[in-house]
Amino acid sequence: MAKHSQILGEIRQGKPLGSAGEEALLGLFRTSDLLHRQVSGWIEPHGISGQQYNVLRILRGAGEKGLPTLEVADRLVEQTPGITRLLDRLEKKKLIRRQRCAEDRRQVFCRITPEGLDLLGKLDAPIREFHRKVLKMLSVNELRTLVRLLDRIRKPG
Amino acid sequence: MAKHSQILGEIRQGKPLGSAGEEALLGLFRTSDLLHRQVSGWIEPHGISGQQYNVLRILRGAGEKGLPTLEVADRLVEQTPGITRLLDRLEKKKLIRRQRCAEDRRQVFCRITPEGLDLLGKLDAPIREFHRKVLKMLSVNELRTLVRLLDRIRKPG
DNA sequence: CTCAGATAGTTGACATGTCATCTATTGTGA
DNA sequence: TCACAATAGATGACATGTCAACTATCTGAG
Repeated sequence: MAKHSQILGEIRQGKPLGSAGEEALLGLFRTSDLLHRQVSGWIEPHGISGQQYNVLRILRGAGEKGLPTLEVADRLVEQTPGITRLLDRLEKKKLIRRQRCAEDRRQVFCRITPEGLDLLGKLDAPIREFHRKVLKMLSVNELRTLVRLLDRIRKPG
Repeated sequence: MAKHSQILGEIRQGKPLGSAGEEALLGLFRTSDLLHRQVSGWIEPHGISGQQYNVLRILRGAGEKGLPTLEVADRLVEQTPGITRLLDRLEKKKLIRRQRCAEDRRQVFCRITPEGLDLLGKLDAPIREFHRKVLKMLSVNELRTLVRLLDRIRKPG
């Protein structure tokens, strides 16, 4: 998990932030970073990175047939090149399997293995509990407000 | 700039998200990722990455004396190892300069160069404009609400 | 049928986040 | 003063994001 802490390092420099928008942008990045690190820190001791965990969840949701590589990338909001190597590592750990598709030999289908399902199964309950705790300082109504505002940012109009 | 898109790839899998907290967490990560990409995409064509831009802003704010390496890291919310290489690249581009401190030879002070100030100067106005546009779908009151909720997440209690 | 363009992935190269480990200094208590 | 902990950074190694360029297949127009 890496990439955050974006733009505007002027905290502690005494300058008042120019606009409410800049302040919100900075707060958004800082908050996302912080939670990111917390979630990653929780998952990684179990032997997989956060992104790897996400891929396994996606493949578990996809069932028997599995999914072609780029479908996985789409659902992760990941760029193409990254996904290949991410899947490489999961395959090396035997948590997924890949197989070229017979009908369209350009595609490669990815499926989760029984080992992968085992690992996810062990993490399900504690992860839910962890997610509950991470944002427990906000009420349900506040969470809904937050979700609504974030949605509007992503889908203006 | 890398690291986002965390946890919960279950979009499009039909499962309703378990709790408001999980939905907020996912929304936060997705929104931060999206804005991150937009901001990075805007800055990078100017020859520096988003993190490099942040470092330059910090060093401009620090003035003549500059700052020791780890001070820069602190303000960036960056881990130590990353900052060394980030500064290496900025130094290679001649946008900053580093000098070992005479009083405490463990420290290395970093200062922005005139070239660095030039570059920042050219970006100041357009960046402000860009920041204004990025979040213009929310009213000032909504931005304030957002900032307040995000602050509470980072500083519970 | 055949070739140009679209698709699905992969590979190379580089920036960055992160951990563990290592070096150089400084500061301190016995 | 001397051994040892604490500090400030640097390095090595690996995961990941991202762009550009490349390979292998498919597909549709002529």
